[in-house]
Amino acid sequence: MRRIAHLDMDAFYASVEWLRYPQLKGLPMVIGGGRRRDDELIARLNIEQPEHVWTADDLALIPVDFFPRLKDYVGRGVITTATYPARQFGVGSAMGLMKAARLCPQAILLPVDFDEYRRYSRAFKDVIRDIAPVMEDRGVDEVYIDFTDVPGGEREGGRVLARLIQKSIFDATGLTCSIGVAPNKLLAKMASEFNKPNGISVVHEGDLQTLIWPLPCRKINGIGPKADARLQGYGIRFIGELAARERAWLAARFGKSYGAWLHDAAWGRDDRPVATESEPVSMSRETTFERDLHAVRDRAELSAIFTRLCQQVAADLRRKGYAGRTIGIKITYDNFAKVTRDRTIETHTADSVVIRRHAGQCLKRVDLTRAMRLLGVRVGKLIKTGAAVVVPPSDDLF
DNA sequence: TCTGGGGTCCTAGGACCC
DNA sequence: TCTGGGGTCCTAGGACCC
Repeated sequence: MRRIAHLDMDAFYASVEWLRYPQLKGLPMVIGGGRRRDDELIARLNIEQPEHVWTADDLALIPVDFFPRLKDYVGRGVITTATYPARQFGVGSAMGLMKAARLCPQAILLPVDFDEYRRYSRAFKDVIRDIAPVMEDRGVDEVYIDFTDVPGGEREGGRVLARLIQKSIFDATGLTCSIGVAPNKLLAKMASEFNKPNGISVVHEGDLQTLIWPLPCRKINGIGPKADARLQGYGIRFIGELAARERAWLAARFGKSYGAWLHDAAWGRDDRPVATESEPVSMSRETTFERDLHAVRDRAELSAIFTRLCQQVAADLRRKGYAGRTIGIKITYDNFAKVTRDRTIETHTADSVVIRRHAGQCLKRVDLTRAMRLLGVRVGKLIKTGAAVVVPPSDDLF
């Protein structure tokens, strides 16, 4: 029988920040918005507190009062992470920073530092792969691990190996994680939430009724807000209630494929393998403007942004060694309506000029009388072009 | 002054071919 | 002339996830 683990880093972004700024632990804190540079903080400190020479080694000594607060934020960013003391005020993930500032103006605001999070992400994944090589990357702070063929992976249902991984990650990075071990990915994912933070949960097939069925349907990875609302419309709130419905009844209402999947999920059935490798399907770049832009009135500004997006996506493709032949755009209008247009061309490309030309044709097929808040460029139907190319920042300008 | 950015997968209709 | 499958590709939109 398979033993699959799901590992979830605890409060990953905030925890990485606390490694640098331990003085912020326990305070209401929000991560979101633009880029921060530690050297800018240091430079400001040296101006405002010239009696001491501040260096990059002094990050842990920066006075708490010196950090930016939510109330000083101006812009259209959203919250990526809110710490527990901040959540007490009602702020949470995906909330606009301006709205959050009204709820908790004194919260510390740290802009996201993806480069740093990626560094720690690589570090903890390297630790895992050294111990259990069959690992599936599920984003910056999550992985699935197949324990089945790891020596000792069965001991105590996987708990022993999970403990070893937890300890090794903490020793290497100073970060904690929560792990769920179960017969498959679906159950392991739910199990990893049972005992947070720094916990381990082991779920066996026989635990379905006692541990899984009492949970709300929304806890199943793959049931989102829309499906959950529809289920609730039928009086189905808990996984046990979902399991009680006939497969055919679900298929008739949710479609043959999704209906059958809902039934399987409620019964804890999932045979997806742990995929160690995957090829990208598409690459894209998008940006939300600081203010809504109009195709005619803001033509020059929009055009420059459009060109930059095409250059960025072309650079991404070449850096990673891919080319694509479906080129498309995405627009979000000021009223939040979204449209996409794309076209497929004869030959694969990673050339910003070609991308810009075809994306430009796509733009002509949408309503440009409405003001826009977001513009995106996407390249799909990718093939590998071979070795990844080092793209200097100035490349692809023309 | 609510609502980011980067992905995957599925569905459904139409074109086109055999 | 009418009718009918099956299969693939393309396009647009939407749900969902991290």
